[in-house]
Amino acid sequence: MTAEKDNKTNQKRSLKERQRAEREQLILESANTILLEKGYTATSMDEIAREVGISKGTLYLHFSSKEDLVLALFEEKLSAFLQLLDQVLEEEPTTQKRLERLLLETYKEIIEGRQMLIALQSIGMDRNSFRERVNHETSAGSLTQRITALFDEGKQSGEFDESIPTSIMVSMLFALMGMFDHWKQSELPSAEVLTQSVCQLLFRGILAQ
Amino acid sequence: MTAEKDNKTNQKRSLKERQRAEREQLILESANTILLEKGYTATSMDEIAREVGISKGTLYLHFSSKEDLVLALFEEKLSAFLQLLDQVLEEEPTTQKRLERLLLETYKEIIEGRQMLIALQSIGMDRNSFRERVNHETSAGSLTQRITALFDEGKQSGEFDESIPTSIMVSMLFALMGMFDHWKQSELPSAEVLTQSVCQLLFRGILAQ
Amino acid sequence: MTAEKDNKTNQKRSLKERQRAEREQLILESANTILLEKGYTATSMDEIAREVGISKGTLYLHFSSKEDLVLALFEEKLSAFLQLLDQVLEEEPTTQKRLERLLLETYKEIIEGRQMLIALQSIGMDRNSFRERVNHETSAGSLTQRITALFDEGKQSGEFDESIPTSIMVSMLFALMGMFDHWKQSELPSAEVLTQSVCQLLFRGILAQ
Amino acid sequence: MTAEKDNKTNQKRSLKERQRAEREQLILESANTILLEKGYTATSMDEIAREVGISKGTLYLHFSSKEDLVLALFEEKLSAFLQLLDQVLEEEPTTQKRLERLLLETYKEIIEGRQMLIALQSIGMDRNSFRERVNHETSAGSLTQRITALFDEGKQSGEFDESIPTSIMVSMLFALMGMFDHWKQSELPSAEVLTQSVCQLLFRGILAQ
DNA sequence: GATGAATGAGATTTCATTCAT
DNA sequence: GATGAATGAAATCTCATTCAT
Repeated sequence: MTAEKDNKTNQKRSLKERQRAEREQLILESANTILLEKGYTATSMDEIAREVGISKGTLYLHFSSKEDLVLALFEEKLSAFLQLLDQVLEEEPTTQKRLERLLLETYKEIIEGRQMLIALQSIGMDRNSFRERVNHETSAGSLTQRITALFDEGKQSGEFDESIPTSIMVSMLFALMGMFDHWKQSELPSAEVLTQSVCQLLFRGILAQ
Repeated sequence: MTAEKDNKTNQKRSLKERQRAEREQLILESANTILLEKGYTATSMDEIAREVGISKGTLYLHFSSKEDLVLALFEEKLSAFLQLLDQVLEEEPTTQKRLERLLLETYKEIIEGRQMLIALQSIGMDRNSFRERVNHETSAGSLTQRITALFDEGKQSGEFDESIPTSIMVSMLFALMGMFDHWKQSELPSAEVLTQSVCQLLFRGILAQ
Repeated sequence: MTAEKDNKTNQKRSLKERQRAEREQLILESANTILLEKGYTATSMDEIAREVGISKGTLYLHFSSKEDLVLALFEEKLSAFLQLLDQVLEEEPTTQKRLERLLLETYKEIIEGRQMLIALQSIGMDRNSFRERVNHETSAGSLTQRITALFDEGKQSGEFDESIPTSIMVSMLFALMGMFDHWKQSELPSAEVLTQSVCQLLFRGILAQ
Repeated sequence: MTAEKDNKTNQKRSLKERQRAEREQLILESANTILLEKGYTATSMDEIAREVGISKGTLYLHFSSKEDLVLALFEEKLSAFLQLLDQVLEEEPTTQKRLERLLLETYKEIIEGRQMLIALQSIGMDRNSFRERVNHETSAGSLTQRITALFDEGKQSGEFDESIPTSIMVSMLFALMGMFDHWKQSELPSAEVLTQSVCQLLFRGILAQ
């Protein structure tokens, strides 16, 4: 009987936990949308709660501060990107192809509005303390490391020019992933065109051949 | 006697005007520093005033709102960049060289901390209304036009690859100018290295030859 | 069980709503007092909050701006007056008697310090925009219409002199209702004396018979 | 020589004093206009100075505070009204005629926009301290006394009904002088019609004969 | 005397966070 | 667990008044 009860309790708990996770997901999605539209400070906890359909108090049961909430969103986006990276590494044979796929998927997400961590850099959070927390408490460092590794491999395999410092390559890649930022929604080119252009830049430069 | 007096009056006025301009400059510089460090919302008018060493009221004598102050800062940086562009066009013969110089000067300024309009894009202002004001009330549009023209000329002269849309080229350039943004101060490479790397990317891509 | 719970929930909600309404009432009363004493601009939200015993933030939970608060106060007083008008129309047979009752009740309220909408006209709000809002968003227009109708009836029934324009009659009535405004508290005559004097003026003039 | 010089000095001084008085007059007129349009608090010293065409500093050479300025304006209007009263007493034989003239002249001024002290009661100053100062430092008390005397004479001569307290008569008169306050500019009746209607009220009441 | 730049107290309003129910 | 009323710190902005020139 005790076992049975425990079982039930476990099921209940896991049910509750699942519900909890689902709601947390819902919160993050709503926050994502509003944050990208309005920026960090113009987004109020009130508005997020309203969008999700819960009370402000409940929001604080899930995230203990606004900063924490945004940090969790970052983390989620980062881990999704890391997963994408895993998949790409598995499915694409060369570093070139891998970069191309990464760019393509990234642009797609951005254009579809599911947007991405890159964009989050432009939501305008208070820089100092937050930057630190991103580095220490999220996978951001891990992402940088793996992208760095990607380029290093490219260099070792002879694909990439060794005279460009890897750290600069990484930065260039991130910068190019976030470049859409200056476009109006209506003028956005397609993800494919963007990817093609950027890859052409990356692999041949913009000079006429 | 009247002439003499007028003269004095004029001198006085121009003295006052000079002082006024100097103080305005001082305000903009302080604002620049704090804004880049903290972002738009985390920067309070109080703090700017304190930094400049004046009272809040005096701040509002020079700029009638926080937004106006930042807009003025934008404008100042924009016109400085446009001046740089003029100079570069005059002094450098080819589009390639011109881009190189633009990048070099930009990186220099950024690294020296006098920082630049590019960085201002990342201070995180409430997006909608402000973006509009930047476009209507500053030289931002003019800058975009002239950079666009630069690339178009490059294409026409046969220097640049015509298959990449000019608008994407422009965005790539701005993105690459702002890429430092993700570095810690201590890890910043020199402006020369940065420029060289970015130019290599721009003109030959990152592939090994 | 559900029904029971619903019941409880409803009770709770209605309790909260009652509390909310009570507090709103409390705010309006405090505001009324201070406004009449100091005028619109000299009355700060701080002071109203302090008087009610709540925080400034809470004030804004009930009224989204100072102007809105005062508008709500206006509306409350207006609707109370309209109610009084209904009652008077029902209870008094002639227009003369009706006017007399209206004046009497009004003076009573004023003297008792529960004061009235008439007085509110003298709290000195910024004239233009506010006057507009009063006309569009409160029952002020309705009140004027009904008083106008009262005098028109009086004319049609042969009670009142048709040579005086109704609009002027209405203004005279309002003016006479608000005339106490210039007295010190200590010198105020009784409501009955006031009413009798004003009625004598209204119905016979001040000339000796 | 000394006498001559003194003479000159005197002339100069009186010239200066005349200029000073003229400017003071100018200030009061501008203040009058703006105050009636915007109310006390919404009228800034800046705006008055701008309207007059002098600097704020100069304003303070004439009036040592905003309150003092308004008090001076009150006093000016009051003494003008007292002068009018003198003239009317001289020119009109009966109390009735005198009241009629007072009303007519008052309405004229109001409608012509030169407006009057009565209107000033509605500019919404902080009530307590200011009311006191008006009573102690201006001729307001004197005005009340003389109007009181006017009605008392009317009573003694048998013209007015003795059963209405004089103080109430005075208040009614002031109230009726200020009643236009609730009209839109466009709907204002002529001074003559207003006067006639109000006199009819005063002397016969509004009942049909 | 005249000026207007400078001040600083104070006003309205917003919002992350807490906590009693 | 969920709620949302309450808080209070902080932000932007205004303006009467002063004072060095």
